[in-house]
Amino acid sequence: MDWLNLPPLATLRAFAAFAEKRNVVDAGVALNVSHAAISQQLRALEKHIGVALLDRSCKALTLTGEGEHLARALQLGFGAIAAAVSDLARSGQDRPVHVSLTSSFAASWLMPRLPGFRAAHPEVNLILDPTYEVVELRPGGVDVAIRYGAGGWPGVECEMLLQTPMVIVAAPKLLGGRKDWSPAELAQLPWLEEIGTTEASKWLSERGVGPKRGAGRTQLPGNLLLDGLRSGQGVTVTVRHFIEADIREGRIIELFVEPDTRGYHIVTPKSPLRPTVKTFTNWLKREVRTAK
Amino acid sequence: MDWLNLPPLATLRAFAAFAEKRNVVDAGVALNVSHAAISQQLRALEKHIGVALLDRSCKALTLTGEGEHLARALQLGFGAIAAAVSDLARSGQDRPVHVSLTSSFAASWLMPRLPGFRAAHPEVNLILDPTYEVVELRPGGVDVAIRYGAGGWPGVECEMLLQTPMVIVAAPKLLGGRKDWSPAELAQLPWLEEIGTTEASKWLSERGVGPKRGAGRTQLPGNLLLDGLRSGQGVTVTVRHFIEADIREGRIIELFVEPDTRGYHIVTPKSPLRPTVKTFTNWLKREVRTAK
DNA sequence: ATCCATATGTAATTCCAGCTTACATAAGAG
DNA sequence: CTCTTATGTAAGCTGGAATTACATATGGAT
Repeated sequence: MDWLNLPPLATLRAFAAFAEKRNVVDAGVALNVSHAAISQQLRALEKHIGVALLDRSCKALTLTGEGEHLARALQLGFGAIAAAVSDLARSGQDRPVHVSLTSSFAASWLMPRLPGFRAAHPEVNLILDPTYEVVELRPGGVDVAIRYGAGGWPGVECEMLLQTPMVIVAAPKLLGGRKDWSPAELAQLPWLEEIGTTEASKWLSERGVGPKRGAGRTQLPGNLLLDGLRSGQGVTVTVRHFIEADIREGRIIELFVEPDTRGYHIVTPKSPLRPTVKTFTNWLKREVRTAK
Repeated sequence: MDWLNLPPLATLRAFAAFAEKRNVVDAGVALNVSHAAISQQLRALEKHIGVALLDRSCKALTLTGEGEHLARALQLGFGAIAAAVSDLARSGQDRPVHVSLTSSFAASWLMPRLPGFRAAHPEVNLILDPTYEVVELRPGGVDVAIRYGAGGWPGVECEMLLQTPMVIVAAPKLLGGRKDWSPAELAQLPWLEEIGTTEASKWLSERGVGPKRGAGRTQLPGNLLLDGLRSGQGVTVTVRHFIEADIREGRIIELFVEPDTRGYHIVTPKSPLRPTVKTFTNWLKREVRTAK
């Protein structure tokens, strides 16, 4: 398209507004400018095109035939543009916020709090996508990921939501009353691992304990993992925050704690967030601050 | 239409250009701005709408689904506008130049020169409208008038084309060899007057000669007036320029000359002229300078 | 793995298109 | 004839748009 020969868009806008209102003062109000600005832009447009669009022979300005022709085209053109912009702004509101998160986080932290979000923001729909693998944040796809780790990942924005260490834990009945197990000893017990994660394997491996020598490992979704843990079905690695009450009350025994600064992060793309995504992430931050 | 919530038109234009070219440098070339200007406008547009229109996850910018949606609407919208503007500019070229002029001017001055205009500007059509009364210059109607007088008429632009005095003349045979006639004596002879004008009546009246006391007055079109003058059918008032050769060669006798500064003027409206109207008026001015 | 070309992004600064302000002009109603 | 209303004009101001200069990152070539 030949952009360079198009008149300045401001002149076309002024003319379109005048054509709608048929009065330079009203056209100015519509565009939030003075009537003088409209008058000048109308003159500039006629000069640019080299055609008289307006008839000034009476007190009130009227459109010539050519002016009516252009006015119709501008109404169609700007109308199509305005409709598309409005659709986009609205559809941005309507599309659910797509959240990728581990199911243990979902089950332990988010689900108990979700009624509060529903009550505060009934207009925001969510998709809670229990994914474990690295997901790519793309417009139209995943909007935000909640991930455990050190943060600072490249190509995305990371904001610490909940700092909490990893702990190695088991039910008392699985441990038979003992609390001072070595990693090698622990490796002889059955282990539970959240599907899609490698925390348990990694922990053992880092302590020189090879794979496949023990009472077996079971991988299962995060919400079932905690049930299995509480019922004594195996040793596991999990986020201390989720089981602090169990530990405090002796239902779960904390065997080891990982001394680091990792935590759950809100991970978003670098591009601007849709307003509803912001609503959700702001709620997350407030929730983590007000809840104990 | 809700103009105030529309994003700045410059941002929409930048986005439309990028959507066409798929490259910020090429989009800048298309709009004659730097790639940085495009980049900034794209950011501004996304921020305004609150929707990601562009995918920046790879080296090359690409459009998201929403971006494609908006791009189509902008192509339709700006395309319709550009087509209408182009049509107007072109149709302004195509419509004939409507010229209002007296038939004596047409016959004596313009028609002999018209082949030169035709040759130089075959693409410009003319309407030579033999009108005498004051015409209103309106878009779509009369584009330019050629009128004899002092100029300086209100509400229009006036430019002197040909300064020439009015003269009172007659054929030798009508005068019977005498050259020193008084106005009262001349009033007894037959008079010719160009239809729609009052020059002859006015001249006589200004010299105290009342109407209706003579050998009669005939009103006729300008081209026939000069034929009648040459054939001795009456005394008349006319523009000296048209009959200078006749006077020089004794075929017409100049009885009186009006000592004033009047002449033929190019009269145009104050609003901008279509290019073809300018072509015609510029030709008129050149023609009057080069011809003797 | 390194280097280089290419594409895009950013921020400080400049500049001029678009606007405001203040007044002028003219048409039309009463 | 006076007054209201509608539009026009010009001088001056300003902030949106653009430039400039450099930065960053991706991907291709070696």
